[in-house]
Amino acid sequence: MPAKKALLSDDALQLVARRFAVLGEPMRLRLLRALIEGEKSVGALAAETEGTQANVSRHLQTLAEAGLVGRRKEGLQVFYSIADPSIFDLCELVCGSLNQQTRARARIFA
Amino acid sequence: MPAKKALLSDDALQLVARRFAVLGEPMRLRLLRALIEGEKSVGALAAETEGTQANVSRHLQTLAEAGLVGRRKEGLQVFYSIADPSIFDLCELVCGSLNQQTRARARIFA
DNA sequence: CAAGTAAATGCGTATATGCTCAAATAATAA
DNA sequence: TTATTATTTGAGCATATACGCATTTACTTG
Repeated sequence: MPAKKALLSDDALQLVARRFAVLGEPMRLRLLRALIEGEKSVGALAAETEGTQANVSRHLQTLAEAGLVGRRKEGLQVFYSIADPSIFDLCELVCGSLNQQTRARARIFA
Repeated sequence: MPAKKALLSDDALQLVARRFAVLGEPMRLRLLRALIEGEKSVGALAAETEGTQANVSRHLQTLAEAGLVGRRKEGLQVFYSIADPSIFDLCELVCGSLNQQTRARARIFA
């Protein structure tokens, strides 16, 4: 099947917006960044991101509901891990775009 | 230069989050979708998206500040247009991911 | 100049969401 | 059972922002 370029329906658009919104919080991106190294417990993530345990737990729940991370319970701990690798492609695209914008802006003063 | 896979700094991450947040509003995605066909005036966009003129104007300003759309004034009208085509790659990626999630979910009941 | 039109903006309101603290769950160990 | 530890969740607060209404600004035309 060739790449479809059909316009998004309003319903699809709503879902896409939701995903972007989930990725639109710095703390959640920090959590995803920390999870690149592999699955980690809530406590470890809280320590690494310097967030409170409660807040980190809530953000992880948001990410899990969006299907971006997976949850695995082991004893007292809960381990989260990246469930959707497309996240990184997304971030790469955005970074590339931001970089290009910055270069373009720089050229104005060159 | 080969693709760099370096982790994002906290500062970069903040910018990335901001871009995602800008794309995280359904109305703004609707505006971008409408702009695929080419540049349009605020009034035309308000009519097409069924939003008020004031609200559409504000969202367009947000998109412009993020560098996603360009602004061109002509007489009484202001025409906006897509300035960053990477938006569509982003949406495609998200759609693909959402599709895959849906399929995976469907398989559970199959 | 005044009138008319398109867009932007000030302001108030409603809602969403991020955050903290404290309490409740859940699982393990003594 | 009781105590301990990791996580989740309830409640409240603060802030951000989407929206509508009314007004202002910018531009064109008579």
